Amino acid sequence: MHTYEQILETAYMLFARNGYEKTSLSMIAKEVGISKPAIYYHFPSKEALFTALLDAVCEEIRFEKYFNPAEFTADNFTEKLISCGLKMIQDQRENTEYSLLMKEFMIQSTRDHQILITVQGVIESYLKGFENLLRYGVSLGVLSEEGIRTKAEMLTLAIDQMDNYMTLGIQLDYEGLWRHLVSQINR
Amino acid sequence: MHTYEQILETAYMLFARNGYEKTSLSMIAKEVGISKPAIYYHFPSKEALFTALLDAVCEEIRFEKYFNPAEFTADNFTEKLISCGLKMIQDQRENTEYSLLMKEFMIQSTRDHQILITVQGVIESYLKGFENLLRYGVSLGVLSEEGIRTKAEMLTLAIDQMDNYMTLGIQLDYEGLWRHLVSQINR
DNA sequence: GTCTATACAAAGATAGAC
DNA sequence: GTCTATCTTTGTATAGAC
Repeated sequence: MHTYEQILETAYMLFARNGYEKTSLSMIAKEVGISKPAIYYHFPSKEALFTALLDAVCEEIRFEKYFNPAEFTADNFTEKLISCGLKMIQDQRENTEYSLLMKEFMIQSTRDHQILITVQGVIESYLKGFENLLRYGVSLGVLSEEGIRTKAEMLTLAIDQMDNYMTLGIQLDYEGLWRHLVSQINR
Repeated sequence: MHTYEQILETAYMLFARNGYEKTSLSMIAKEVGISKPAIYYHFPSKEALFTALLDAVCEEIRFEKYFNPAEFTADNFTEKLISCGLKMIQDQRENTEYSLLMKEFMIQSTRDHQILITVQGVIESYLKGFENLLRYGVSLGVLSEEGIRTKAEMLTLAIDQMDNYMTLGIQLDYEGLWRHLVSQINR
């Protein structure tokens, strides 16, 4: 593996565990096994390293990676919506570092406009993604046309906050919550 | 106003705007109009100042401040639940600094165990608060007994995440979402 | 392409004067 | 109760050698 990728992966881990501010370039360099100034050969600044990481993560969690419309049919619609959500919840539970890093991006977005735009984009893509998926469900005849947008907002809101709560160590019946939520969509 | 309170209020503002790490004691001292070491007379450390702030904020946002069970009757139950939630959403929209500071606590909670316990406590109190309130609704005969806990989890999740999204500048029909959610509770 | 040496700024904190 | 002076550490970043 090249140094560039090693830096990215190490930064991913350390930013997630310690946060952006509390992770220094020295720490990253030490972990990778290079000198601190060597990082500046690959990235112009700490901030640039951080945003490079943001872009990589955003690519990882695109809506279609979890909810692929092609897999949804009239017969399996509700069950598919439930199982895809459960898969996502499961992934988030196992991959704590991703969740922590995403939180870090959220925090930094209140101070950095470029990061804000990117983070907003991720959420908007989920809102649009759910909305399109539900409309597809309507066209399949398995959902009523009423309040599609509201339902999409609800699903986005919920799956996002469940991740936050899991990271915080709040013990909830997340699977049950998601099941309940989806079943309310198409009553 | 005493210096102690002035430090707290200034720290409140600066921690909210710049975040914990990016707010230095020098900045706080300058804003208050005292010297940096003078802060150490009132607070043993930066961290202690931060947790003192956390305790103050937690007191501010207790569940009962927004959802006072004494105000709920059989006649007004659903409407009261909606209006109390709307009031809370409105407060959060107007008081951005509180929301930002709360986010800061969330982030720090992943690194500081004492903060984690406190933050978890706030969320647990909302979970318990909604649960008790809904059970009260059952005893009044306006709600069915089914899935009370799940419904309480849903309300907590939603009102919390709506705050996050508002801070992020995501444009949603928050009032409509809350109305929809509450109306689904007691069908 | 990567490292050594170093610059420069700023942080949190302490001792002791007033 | 507040300040001056200072310590110690650590951060990001640059210049230039190899």
